[in-house]
Amino acid sequence: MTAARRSGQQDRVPPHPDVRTISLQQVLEAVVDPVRRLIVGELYAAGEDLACGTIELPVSKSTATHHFHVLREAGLIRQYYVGTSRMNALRREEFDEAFPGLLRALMVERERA
Amino acid sequence: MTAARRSGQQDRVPPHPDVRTISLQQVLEAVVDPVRRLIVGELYAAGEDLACGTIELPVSKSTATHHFHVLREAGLIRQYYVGTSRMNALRREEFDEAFPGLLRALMVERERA
DNA sequence: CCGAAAGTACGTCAGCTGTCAAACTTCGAT
DNA sequence: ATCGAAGTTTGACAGCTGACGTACTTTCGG
Repeated sequence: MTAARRSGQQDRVPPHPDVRTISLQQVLEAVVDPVRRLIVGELYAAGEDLACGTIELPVSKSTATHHFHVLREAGLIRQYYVGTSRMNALRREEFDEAFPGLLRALMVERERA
Repeated sequence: MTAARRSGQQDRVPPHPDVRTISLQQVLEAVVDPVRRLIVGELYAAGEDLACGTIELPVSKSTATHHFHVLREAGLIRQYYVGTSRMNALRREEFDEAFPGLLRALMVERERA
């Protein structure tokens, strides 16, 4: 029995890749999807962590889970639980260091609106 | 008979969209492909117009044509003929104005190498 | 203890798109 | 006139992926 398996709460902490190991390819594949860009945009604009449920998305819950997963794998967000809610945090500074100017450039839609 | 049909050379000038009418979505769909990013990178690094044939690509000619087409439609390159060669020009300044910082951010792979 | 809430995991399916080969067009050179 | 070089066009096809529903898990409140 591993340390992670001893605690239900720890089990629910998903793996987060080191942003420096992530390729631009992976990042672009993540942000090319409009729903995922919507998520990133909401987090960017909010300036604080948001639960999955508080971000209105035009897709089903299972699809939303998929999108959050892709964003996490691409190093764009960090996820952790608070009760039954899964919180999402934009990994802004880390990401900016690895891909300077990219996040900002992607927010052009939001800034125009 | 239209003006365009009177001259073979004019027929071969493909349509170029106004960069300001292009969505970020379309741009991302263009640059998410690694072959297309390679093309943009070569033009970016070369600093001058290049014929399709002078850019070595790991795909067949017909596939290459497809990629150039997508880049043109996304407002990233301008194409014109010189003899049988089709020249490609990066629309750098126009593009930067419409999507500030994006092109630069996408060149992170090249700058690391 | 039980039910509701919030997500997750899984299987499926449809649509998109990157790929190629083959046939064609255009232009320059011989 | 012909041939070759350089691309284009046109299908066809395979693989990916975004979408969903359903069943499941975990946590909190009553």
